[in-house]
Amino acid sequence: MSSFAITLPDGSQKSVDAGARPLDVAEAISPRLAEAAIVARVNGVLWDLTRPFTGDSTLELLTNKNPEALEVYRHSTAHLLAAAVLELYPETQLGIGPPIDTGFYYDFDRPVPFTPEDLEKIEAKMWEIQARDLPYDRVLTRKDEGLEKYKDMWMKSELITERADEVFSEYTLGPAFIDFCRGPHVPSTKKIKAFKLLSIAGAYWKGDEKRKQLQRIYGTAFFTKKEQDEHLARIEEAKRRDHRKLGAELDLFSIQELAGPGLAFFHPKGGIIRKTLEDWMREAYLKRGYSLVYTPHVARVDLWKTSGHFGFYRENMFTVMPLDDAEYQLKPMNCPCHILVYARKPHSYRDLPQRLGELGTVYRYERSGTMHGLMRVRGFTQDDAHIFCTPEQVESEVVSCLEFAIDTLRTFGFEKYKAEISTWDGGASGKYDGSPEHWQLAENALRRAVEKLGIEATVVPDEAAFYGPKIDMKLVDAIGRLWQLSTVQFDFTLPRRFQLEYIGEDGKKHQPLMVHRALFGSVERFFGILVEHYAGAFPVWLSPVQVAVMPITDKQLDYAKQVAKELEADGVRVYLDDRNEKVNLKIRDAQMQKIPFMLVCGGREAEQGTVSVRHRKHADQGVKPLAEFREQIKQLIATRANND
RNA sequence: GCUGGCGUAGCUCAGCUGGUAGAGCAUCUGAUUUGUAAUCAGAGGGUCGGGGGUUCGAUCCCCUCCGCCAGCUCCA
Repeated sequence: MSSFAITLPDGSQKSVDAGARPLDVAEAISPRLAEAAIVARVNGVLWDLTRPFTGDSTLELLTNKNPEALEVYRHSTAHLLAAAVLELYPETQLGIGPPIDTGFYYDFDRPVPFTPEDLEKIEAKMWEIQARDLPYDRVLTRKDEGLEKYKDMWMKSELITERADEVFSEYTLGPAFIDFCRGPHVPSTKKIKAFKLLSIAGAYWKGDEKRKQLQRIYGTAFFTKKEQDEHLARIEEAKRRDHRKLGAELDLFSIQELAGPGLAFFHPKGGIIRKTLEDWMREAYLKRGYSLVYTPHVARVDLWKTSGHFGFYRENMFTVMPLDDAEYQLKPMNCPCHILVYARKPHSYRDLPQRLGELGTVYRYERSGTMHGLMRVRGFTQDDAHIFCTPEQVESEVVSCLEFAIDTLRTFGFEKYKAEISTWDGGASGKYDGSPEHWQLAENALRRAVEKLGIEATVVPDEAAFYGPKIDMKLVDAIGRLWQLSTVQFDFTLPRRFQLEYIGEDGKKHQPLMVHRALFGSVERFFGILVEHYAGAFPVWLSPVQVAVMPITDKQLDYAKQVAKELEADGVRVYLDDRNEKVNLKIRDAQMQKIPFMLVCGGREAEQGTVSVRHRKHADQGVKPLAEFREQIKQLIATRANND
């Protein structure tokens, strides 16, 4: 009988009989390892623990510490879901069931829609199957046999036709269930310890909206109940912070049915926050050598034809408005308008770079089901700027854009972020515009800029916009979610379409390079992200009401008014709660409005010229002289402190 | 746009199998003058998302439109 040499990650070797499996090696090392192992990596390939070696091999045993093992585990849970659905509803056809970031899903085709009650039944059935301790067995099938076997299952036969090799693998789960699948899987259902079905949704077959819509069941799965509970708690926390919920509770903004979906109304409290954001941004523009411009919300269709948007962006634009002289259209982007400002007169290389910035409101037609609070709207304001420069200036412009972006993130309390550089395909496909020299220049500038600033960046090939490469900044918020925010993009197309030029040192005409950049992305979306990031408890400088002054009785009303007046004189936003109510209620209301400071003014305070300070998070801070509190809050506002 | 769910007072929600609506909070009025997360009492407030249909009669059943929610697709 022949034997194979198995090399472990530490370099040690074991000799096993032919027919041995990774699980056998694990058991030989220690029963605990065998228990903890989820899947193996054999010769660099993920491999079932119960699949025999085929020769001398390297072996790595992946346990619940490994993210790839978690994917396998979730994939196996998806099979468990499919098996449960087939036991309960045998008429169901199976689509695909992959693992995802937070769990797994499985797509089903079934004439009758699943209901939430079905979900409970299915989950119970999954536990029932789990308890049977069924093995996930790998079975090999010839393609022609497979096509015959699955001929009544349209999605599986389509997949086998497209993807299967002449001999392909299937995985069983007990006597009744078998599924075309590359694997690998956990050895048995008993390995699966924690999962929960979460929701049902429609999803197109192969993500193509022209294909049939299936029913997708989403679930989550973790190695332990504890990890799963933490994940579910994070989901709850995200719901608690939802900007739509907080936006209503804190009276920040609304979407009005009479006006239409995707159109945001900022209320007085949201308005002051928005103004503070915008003022900060405009000042930053000026400090960093940008000019501020203002451009119209509508323009003749001719402009959009020249820019090309009328062609390739039309389905996202509001329909044309015929007027007496011409047809007009709402602007979906600011670029062409800034270009017109640049092109108003000839430029010398000495004038460059020209940095034209605007908080420009644009309107885009979004399909009806796609709007989401402030995150996805039909009318929004971009902090948009276009930099027109020479090739020599490109790199330093990109560097200063990124510095600006990082400053923006830090100011608003985001300490963690990542960068992503999207490049072209080298010109192979012809789908990208611009010369290879341009692409090389721009991509190098992006690479060198992140290097220079020491930013962690990943390069994603063939993901650029057709008009130029870009770099996106993604931030990590207070509960670990990733948001795409700032973007710095090259545009090789528009300068050409508008025949932009500058006169170089050589006295000849040259085409300037154009960098498009937005840091908030959209003011509305950024506002929404901030609400969720801070959970509505904005830092003092952004809080719509910074201090609530609350007299205990009418007797202290005059003193409270005096306190409010002095704070207002310092530029502090104050709410004087002169209602005929108990302090308890005033505090409760102020807490729920997340007002950073509450100043209780009773008889003692009035007499001594002090205030009793309560902080929304740290509760009672004791009594201090009003002058001291004024200094404290002035400081917090002036430094835009993120911690009160 | 698609699939599924939902739409009752400003907000959160009750309303049994069809018999023209109710609570708490909020609002207003009055009483109370109060020390760190809800003082008490009274009053006002709804063409039950819009339109159409079935019915003696519709918040409830059917159709249709609008909007919202979860996804899909798309995206700042």
